[in-house]
Amino acid sequence: MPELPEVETLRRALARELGGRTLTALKIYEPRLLQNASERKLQKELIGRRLCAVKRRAKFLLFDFGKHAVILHLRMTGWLTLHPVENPRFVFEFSGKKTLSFHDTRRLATLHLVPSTQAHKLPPLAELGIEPFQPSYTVENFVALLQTEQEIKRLLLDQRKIAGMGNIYACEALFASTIHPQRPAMSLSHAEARRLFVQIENILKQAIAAQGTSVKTYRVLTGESGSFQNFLRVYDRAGEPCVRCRTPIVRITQGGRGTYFCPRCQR
DNA sequence: AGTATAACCTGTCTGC
DNA sequence: TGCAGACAGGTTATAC
Repeated sequence: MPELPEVETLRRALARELGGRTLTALKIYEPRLLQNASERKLQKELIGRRLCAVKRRAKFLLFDFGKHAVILHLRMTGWLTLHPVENPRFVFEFSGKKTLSFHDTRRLATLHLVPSTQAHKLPPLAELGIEPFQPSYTVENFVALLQTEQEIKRLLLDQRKIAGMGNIYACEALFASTIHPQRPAMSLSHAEARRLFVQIENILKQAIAAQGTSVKTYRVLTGESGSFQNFLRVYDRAGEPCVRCRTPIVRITQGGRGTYFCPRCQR
């Protein structure tokens, strides 16, 4: 479900609503969620601890409880809310009567417990690549990643290379840059690479400002929809006329994922 | 090494 | 109406 803008939107709301509060209870209802720690271990290490920060790395949310941190990935259908939900996968209770519930229809989400100071060098964060809005995201580093025959769209989805983008924003960034998604990455000129580099941050920034894209299940913490779905120009628009040239948008499959693009604008 | 496919899950939509 | 099949915002194990 969520890509970088959706996770960042949630992070900001979580930091505002729960930052500084103490965890008073914790219950796991979906054991499959847990990757490296039992419910008992989580309760032992976290209950009574203060949530000192809510951070984000790519599409991962990191709840920093000081000594330990919980790392959550929402995958396709995970969503967090301060309202009660049916069949929650976990519930965290905080001081001040704040209850955080997690729902996940497809049960694909993951949760890790890690020592806070080691988080960035342990799974699941260890292998992540450069990330938009971070100091490592420079045009030089970006261009260096393109020295491969791999299709550019597929490269954009490879979290070990560029972390945080998903299917929607990869399609939108390529459209904004007028680059064909099947181009070998190394075939991009320096000007094209620079254009894509800039448009990735541009699109993500706009999407964060719009509180993310609600296509199906994603909602902000309050339960409301994001609004960037109103600004998508190619994603999920197969057959509709391109906003620039009126040519019908085409859908193809790359690596098992749908890719949407304008066959005339994107070369 | 890099890449393609299947697998993990469940809900929804489309076409016959 | 029923049902099979495709598809969904993501990652990862396995098979070439």
